Amino acid sequence: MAKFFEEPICKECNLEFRTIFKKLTPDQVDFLTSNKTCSMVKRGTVLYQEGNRISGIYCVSKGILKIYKTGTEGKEQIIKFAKKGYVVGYRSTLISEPACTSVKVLEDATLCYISSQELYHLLKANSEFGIELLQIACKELGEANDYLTDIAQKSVKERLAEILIHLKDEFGVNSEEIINITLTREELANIIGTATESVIRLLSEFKSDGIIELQGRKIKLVDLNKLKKISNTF
Amino acid sequence: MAKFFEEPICKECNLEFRTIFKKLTPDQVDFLTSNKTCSMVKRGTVLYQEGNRISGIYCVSKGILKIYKTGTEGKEQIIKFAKKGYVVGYRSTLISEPACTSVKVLEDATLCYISSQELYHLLKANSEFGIELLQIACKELGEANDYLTDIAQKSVKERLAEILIHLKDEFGVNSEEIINITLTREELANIIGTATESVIRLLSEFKSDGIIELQGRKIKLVDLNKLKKISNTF
DNA sequence: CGCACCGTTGATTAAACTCAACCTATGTGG
DNA sequence: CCACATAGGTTGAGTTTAATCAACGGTGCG
Repeated sequence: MAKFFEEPICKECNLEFRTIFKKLTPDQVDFLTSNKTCSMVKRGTVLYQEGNRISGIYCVSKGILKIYKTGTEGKEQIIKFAKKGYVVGYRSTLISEPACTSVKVLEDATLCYISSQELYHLLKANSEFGIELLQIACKELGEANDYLTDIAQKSVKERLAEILIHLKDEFGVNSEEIINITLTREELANIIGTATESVIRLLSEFKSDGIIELQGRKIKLVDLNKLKKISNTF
Repeated sequence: MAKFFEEPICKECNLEFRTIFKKLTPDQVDFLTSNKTCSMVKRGTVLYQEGNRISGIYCVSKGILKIYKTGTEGKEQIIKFAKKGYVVGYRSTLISEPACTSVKVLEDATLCYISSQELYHLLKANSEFGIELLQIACKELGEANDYLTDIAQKSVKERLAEILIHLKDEFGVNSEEIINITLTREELANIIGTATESVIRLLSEFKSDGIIELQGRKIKLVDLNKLKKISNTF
């Protein structure tokens, strides 16, 4: 079956997003381009679920993915989001374990799949690539530790303020200062580990304090300084 | 100054603990042995603190280290412990950032220091070693995510039960079923992210329910099944 | 001895969860 | 086209969990 979209060319992704593949030689990038499998995936698609065996990594060329775990009582805990230039699935692939998270498409995405074999081929051939991936993993580990400390020690209000700032930093704002990602109230709650109702109450509190404006799921940041003060981040 | 203790030999550590260095060639292990710096560190010593620049990794040959972050209000959040065979500091060393955690010696330790230069030398020379380290980082990342979900979703009681099981699994128990690590009540609280008083109350609840026995800081696990049931882990 | 640190207990308070009801938008099948 | 179902959003009331505050006892140490 013919593919009705432009397949991303690794070399271009590499130049544009400075991906994890930036230390590969031109030959290795070509190897990647000719061995990957690309696909467009619609919002709502579940790429894989906790417990699934996956044997490769997904490189995000377009769109947004939600990476989450399912806790006791089936409550979703959002771990992070992945946008263009990010890669998911490397953890389970590298340690040959079932996935410990599920991945769902939040915004229509273009993804490239690189199989375990190809990944190992490159890792063995190019130690700089391994170091690059190692650095990504270390960065994520540091973020996970920060996040852990926040959830363990900060109030829901502090965490919500912090997450709004974080979403702004990661996805940016449009010309009207509206954060470039739309999440349900429930998803916001599942990031900071609280109840949906708590998020709703706090958002309207922020709104009446003139810190944010709300239009459905769109969140406009009006007073970033107040938000930073509330979040207690220095 | 002469050293009054037996310096660990990397080859032996490697054989005994199956360390991250197990994929090195014999020559590379010799390189390591002759380039590392060893030291004995007493309980209470702070190896490095959050924000410090470190430029090398510490390999634990003996003893226990506590790795923690300092949250707002100065409250300590324990991230993990490191025992023999474990390595700390690789995160900051590899991404050339100030340490994001502090490390304190909980039980008199023997540590080997490997500088950033030597680490990179090995990483570049042996891609298998990089993959090994990558796997360690990925494993830790998975644990951090599990932990995050627990703290976000479970009650203090569930978390305390879970942590007792985890400490047993990691450090084992002696002939009297007493967990092989002694922590203050405050440290237990700083693992699970709660107040010291809450830990004390729950421990005595577990005790009166016949689940554990307490002798000062020694914790004896009497009914592991009940504990598992409370912790809600499957 | 007096100080510091840890552990314990009780009383009170505050934060956040749960439950319930209701509203709106959107989409679906008859 | 309407009736209905579904999902998300909102608000209020009541409850629960866990934090905070305060007091006090034990232990070890300079």
